Amino acid sequence: MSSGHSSGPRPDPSRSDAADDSPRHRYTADLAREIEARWQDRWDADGTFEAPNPAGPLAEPEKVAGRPKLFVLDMFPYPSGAGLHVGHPLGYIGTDVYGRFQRMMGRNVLHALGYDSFGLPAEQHAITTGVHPRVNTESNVANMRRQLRRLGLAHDSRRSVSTTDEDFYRWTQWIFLQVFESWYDENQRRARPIGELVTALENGAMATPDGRAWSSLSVTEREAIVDSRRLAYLSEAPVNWCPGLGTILANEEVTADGRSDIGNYPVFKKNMRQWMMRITAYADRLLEDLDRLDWPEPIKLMQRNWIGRSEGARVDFASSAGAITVFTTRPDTLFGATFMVLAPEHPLVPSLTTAERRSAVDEYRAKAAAIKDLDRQAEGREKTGVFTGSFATNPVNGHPVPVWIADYVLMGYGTGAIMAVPCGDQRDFEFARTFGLDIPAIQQPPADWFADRGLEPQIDSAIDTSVWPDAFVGDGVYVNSSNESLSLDGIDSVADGKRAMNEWLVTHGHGEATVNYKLRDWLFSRQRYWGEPFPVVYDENGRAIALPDSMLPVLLPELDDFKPQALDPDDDVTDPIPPLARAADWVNVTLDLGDGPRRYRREINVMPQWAGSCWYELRYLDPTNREHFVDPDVERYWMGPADGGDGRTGHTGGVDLYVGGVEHAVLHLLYARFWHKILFDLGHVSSSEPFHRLFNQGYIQAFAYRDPRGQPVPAAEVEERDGAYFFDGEQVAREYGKMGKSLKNIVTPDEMYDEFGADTFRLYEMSMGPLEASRPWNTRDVVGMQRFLQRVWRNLVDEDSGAFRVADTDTPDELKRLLHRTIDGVRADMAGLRFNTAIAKLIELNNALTQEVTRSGSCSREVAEPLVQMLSPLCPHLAEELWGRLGHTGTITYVPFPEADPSLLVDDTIEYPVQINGKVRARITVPNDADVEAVQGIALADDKVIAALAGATPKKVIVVPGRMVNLVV
RNA sequence: GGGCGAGUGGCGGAAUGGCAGACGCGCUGGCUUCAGGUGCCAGUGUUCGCAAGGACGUGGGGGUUCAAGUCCCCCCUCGCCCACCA
Repeated sequence: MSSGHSSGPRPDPSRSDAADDSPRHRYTADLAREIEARWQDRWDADGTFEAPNPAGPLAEPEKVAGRPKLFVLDMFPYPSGAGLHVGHPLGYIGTDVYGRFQRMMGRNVLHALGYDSFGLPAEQHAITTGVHPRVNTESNVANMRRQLRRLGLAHDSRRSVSTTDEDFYRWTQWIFLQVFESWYDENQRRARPIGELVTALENGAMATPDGRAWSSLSVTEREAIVDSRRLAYLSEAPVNWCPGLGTILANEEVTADGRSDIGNYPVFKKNMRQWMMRITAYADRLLEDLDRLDWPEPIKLMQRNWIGRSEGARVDFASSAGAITVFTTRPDTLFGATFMVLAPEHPLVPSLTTAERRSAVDEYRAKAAAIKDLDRQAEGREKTGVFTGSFATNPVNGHPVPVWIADYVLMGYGTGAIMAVPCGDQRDFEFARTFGLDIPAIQQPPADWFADRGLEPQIDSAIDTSVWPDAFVGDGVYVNSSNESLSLDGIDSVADGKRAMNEWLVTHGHGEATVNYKLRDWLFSRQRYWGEPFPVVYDENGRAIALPDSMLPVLLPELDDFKPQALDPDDDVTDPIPPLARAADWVNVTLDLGDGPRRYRREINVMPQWAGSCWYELRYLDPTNREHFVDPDVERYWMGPADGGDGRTGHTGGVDLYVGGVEHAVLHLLYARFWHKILFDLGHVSSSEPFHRLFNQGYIQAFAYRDPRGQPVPAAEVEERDGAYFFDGEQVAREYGKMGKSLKNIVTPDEMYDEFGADTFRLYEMSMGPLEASRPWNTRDVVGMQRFLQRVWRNLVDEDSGAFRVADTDTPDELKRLLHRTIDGVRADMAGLRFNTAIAKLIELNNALTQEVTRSGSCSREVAEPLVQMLSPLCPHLAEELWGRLGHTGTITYVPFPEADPSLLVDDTIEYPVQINGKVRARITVPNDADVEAVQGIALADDKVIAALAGATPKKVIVVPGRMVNLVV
């Protein structure tokens, strides 16, 4: 069937009769298809993979009892209209094999797959076709369900939720309200209900921001204080506003010259009132708890970098416009701060700018605003900037320092202002050189620092930074660093310098030690249609008011037209009008929120696509519960530590195994952890982390081919000859990367089902290499796994007659030992997600069985049964079929996994390689109970060893018991 | 620039510091066959040799060790992520 190169299932006329000739009862794709369809129907009918809950609507406590639980989870997919290619199911197959294995190990396994179905593609499809996003989304979900069902995944289909289900997003809205109705208590380091904040302010346990008595404040003032503490709050935030399209664009959708990717309209940075989530309040806990998670180290590191904790100090510089606050990680270098640089957007810039500098500053600010953030941070840019005309005062020495603005200082990090220490910071050094500013030295570089740069060593008054090629960064004795009340001179460690300076700053009221984070609060509004509406209305004063739970869900209103309202492309004044604004009857409502019917205006933004993915795993646990988003007992059962939690102090709880791509290392995994911690703080979940163990599967990539004109040609029709590649007689160039429609190298699961069957496809994906590694797809190689399954089948079933040929015959000792070694190894491999090596061991066992069947003409049940059991997680349909033929009536799903007999894992004799000076020169066979001396004796008496030694006496003999012997001559 | 990975036959890949290349693809030969295909058997790192056997071999260079693909140092290449982070 398979042609000789990467290919889809193309009929090959010259070989089309081959299949007809093959024995009637061979395990072919046709037979596989029949078996697979039959078992998939039966699993559905029997509810084979339905996992019982301890409580709530899906409760079956008697089935839960005595079975340790295991919650296995995949990152759920977006139901794309393009359907699946063979790369998509890799992780799903991996978790399926693992889950099936653990069922056979006696676990109550929960495995389900839902759909992350809100999002932009469906909305854009709706805009161009006029088809409602729901219609499109549902047909995509149906198609993906069909493709995935053919894989035979052991999912509990009752738990397959979509984020667009009204029953689901009702609870997304409910969680939003939990966030909105809470605040972060810095002292207790946890979120608390907002009511407890009000109580604390009322009874004076907590002071108001400006110290006035709570009772003296107006209602509006009190509301403002409370609203400013909420974990979900409204704030002005900059967005990419494209009037020509009428939408806000993501950074990726803006071109380098500040225009829209689609339509090439101008894009403006515009401040808009947006919902924000106070994730920064959790920065420390999100950082600390990484240590308690079983995640790959690189992912933890990426999260740590993203959170970006840095210790330093806040320092105030006095100026004509008031104090300018900077954040610095090197307060010890304050004596060297000779100028300041503010971000062009810094709010103090207008008042700092003098009349004569006004036009230059305005021009620079306008230019900076037009450049994308990404390009502002591009590598190797010349330092640019302008002087504002004002000076601030360096608090430590009273020197006036000029205040500049420059785009290398970012408003989004720190305070948007820096103190520049040109002698000790490379960027400041370059800036000072460019603009001819002073560079006084405040640390004494060591002699070899000068030597490395080809300079004569400089000390004391001879220090001359004008000849330095770059800034000095590091530990060096401080010089020129003293005033009347502080001297760092002579101190030789940065840590000591920082400590002394921080103390001085606090004592003199100029600043304090502080911690800064790169992490920003999370922008949570989107000016779109296809997302969760906020369960929020605004009163006549524009104050956001939470809707009561009884009014959930707030359903998306129907619209005829999903197009955003386009404006004059150059109109950057008019505010964006999100699609929901068009549903006037929906937006303007009369509600009774406890004080009689009043008019309100609904929030017309929607939530971002992340919202649903922040908590979907919890809904899998209890998908039909109408009272709770998840029953507390159910949550405690599934999200608790896998071993019941005894003796594992500090366990965070959470999903036992979460598998997905590394592209979600930061955003999804951080947002989901954040929401989960809020739910934990508020007592809604028992686990402090959502995903205890994380595993990143690799990507399946593929070769693509281009003709001499650079056009991709269909990869399936390319032929290889002597290391070169040809299409249609013409040589083509090969490249390696993602599968994609435009590269014409997509291979779909459907093609694999047709050509080989699902079990072969599953087996191939698992055998290609370690689950975490990326590797190239090669359709040509799939046949190897098909042949393996055919040999398994043939060992048990006569291909010509269809007769089952397993018999209760004796098993040769050698085969029996191999069987038990295989059981032992496969158990360990499967538990460690090393399916590729598990498969290799099963092939070896089957090859040995084949020899025995060829020799004796029959297949012993003693080997056949455990072989089928061990195969069943990998090839469940084939295993079910053979299990039935072996005389069993029920499904193999819950049959215990075979156990190795320890006595058969050790042989009577062991073969030792004997090395002389590290090179193998002989092999000896030794009784397995021989001690070191005995092994040594046998080795030294061996003919080949004697010959190789040629009379020499070993200086040293190393015997590694059970392993090898090394003679050192 | 910073960080994280990874470099092993023609290809995908195996290898608790202990016999490098398990298993699969491909390829070669044999048997089966009118033939192709299938199936079965044998072989397949490079190199010298008729053979027995020897030498070399895990990106390059050094080191630790009785023993290194594996541990340490330097370098090269590729991939991914972050990137003027104060």
